[in-house]
Amino acid sequence: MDKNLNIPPSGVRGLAKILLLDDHFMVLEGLKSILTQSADIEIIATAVNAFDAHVLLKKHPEINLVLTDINLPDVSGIEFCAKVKKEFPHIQVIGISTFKQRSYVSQMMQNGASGYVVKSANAEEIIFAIREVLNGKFYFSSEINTAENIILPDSAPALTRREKEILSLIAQGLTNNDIAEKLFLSPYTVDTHRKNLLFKFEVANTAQLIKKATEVGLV
Amino acid sequence: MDKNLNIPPSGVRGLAKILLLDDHFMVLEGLKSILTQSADIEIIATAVNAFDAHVLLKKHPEINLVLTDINLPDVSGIEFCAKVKKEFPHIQVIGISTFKQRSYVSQMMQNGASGYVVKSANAEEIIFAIREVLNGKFYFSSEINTAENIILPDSAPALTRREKEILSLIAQGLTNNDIAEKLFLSPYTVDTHRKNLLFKFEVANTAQLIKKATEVGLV
DNA sequence: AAAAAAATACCAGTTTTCAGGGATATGAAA
DNA sequence: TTTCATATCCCTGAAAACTGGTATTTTTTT
Repeated sequence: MDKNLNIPPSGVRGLAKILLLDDHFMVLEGLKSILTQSADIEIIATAVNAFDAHVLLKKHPEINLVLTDINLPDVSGIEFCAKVKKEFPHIQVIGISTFKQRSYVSQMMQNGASGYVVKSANAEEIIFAIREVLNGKFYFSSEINTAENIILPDSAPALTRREKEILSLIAQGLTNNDIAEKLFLSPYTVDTHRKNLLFKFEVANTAQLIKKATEVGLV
Repeated sequence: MDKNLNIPPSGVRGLAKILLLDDHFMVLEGLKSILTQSADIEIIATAVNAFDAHVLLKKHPEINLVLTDINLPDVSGIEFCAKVKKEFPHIQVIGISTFKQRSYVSQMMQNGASGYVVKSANAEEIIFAIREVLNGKFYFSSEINTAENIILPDSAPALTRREKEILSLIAQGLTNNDIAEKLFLSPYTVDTHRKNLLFKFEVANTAQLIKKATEVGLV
């Protein structure tokens, strides 16, 4: 890894024009101060929510890279990533997250992200990741590829929209009947979805379901 | 709140000599860049784990304030806070955390912390918090004192040893009968504890129980 | 257009949880 | 010493969840 971070290695095409998205001001500030060290990186805009970020992307068509937190309060970083890649296919996306949320990584990939960096990464690693991604490569924080993570891809099972919706309502304490009423469905239907959730999470009851779901950040 | 952050208001005693502790490099960088804006604040040292932080505190006796993340990988920020206040009573401690972990705040207080700031706080708020605390006052992020939090001091209810034990087994998916067998109790007894858990958490069913319990870190 | 995935709905029987009581023993705190 | 919190145990009836199926329609993908 290059020690002279402010001197971009040859072969890198153009400037990185970046939008930062993270709901924590401190992380935003940290990234800003890390990235402005590098001469080939320019922070065009920063946002604390997905909506603002979207507006800013339309306003600044020169942006070619988005660095986004995976866990956002409103929309998830995964959904945001999918949206960006659909609307602005030329923009590369790198996810940021804490170590624990590793289970999202594969989902990020499926939605077009090119990289993933943990929040405990240092300046060199982040800048390296940005350069790699802008050169069309992928970059993933080394923590992601440890034995633990390969052996235990305990990751979040792929849920359908309906399943996510019902899972969230279960977590809020609604019963099958409550949910059926709320979503204008038959209680039988809700129960079927619940069964599928238990199956997908490989658990036997609601207690385990909610525990696993919160562990992987799906609730 | 003072707009000229770099001009300390009169009446503030001395320089803030700070140690930062957070396992996320980005947050550390963010805090550094925020705090160095202010003339009366000096970052003496930064650490990514409690052990390093402790060594640094011994090495730098001039430190008079510690800013620490509440969620650390090894020791919790709460334990670290207690340790600091015991060994270095003159040092003030401010906790940092995400909004969700607000339930820890009272525990931080009990262990001698003087303040608490959320990670989404802006520069003014953080600097203001530091000044207040160094003047012997307390400071808590406004998010902590919102209606939601006062009405719902949803913080972790005080559980007995038995209740914690049973809660943990429920989260693992065991039924009342399973737990009864495991702990050599009557299923009736287990059920009574379960009811008390539901009551203490103010919830109606297991789903909500597990959700709330994980939110406050009790599972 | 065909195939696959997702969403919908149904049923019967069993297990588990929940609501709402009552009751006793013990150790710690007031 | 008396109260209080904790832990224990018991009961009934109702509500909800779970097991193990089947089956049709709609949407999405190939």
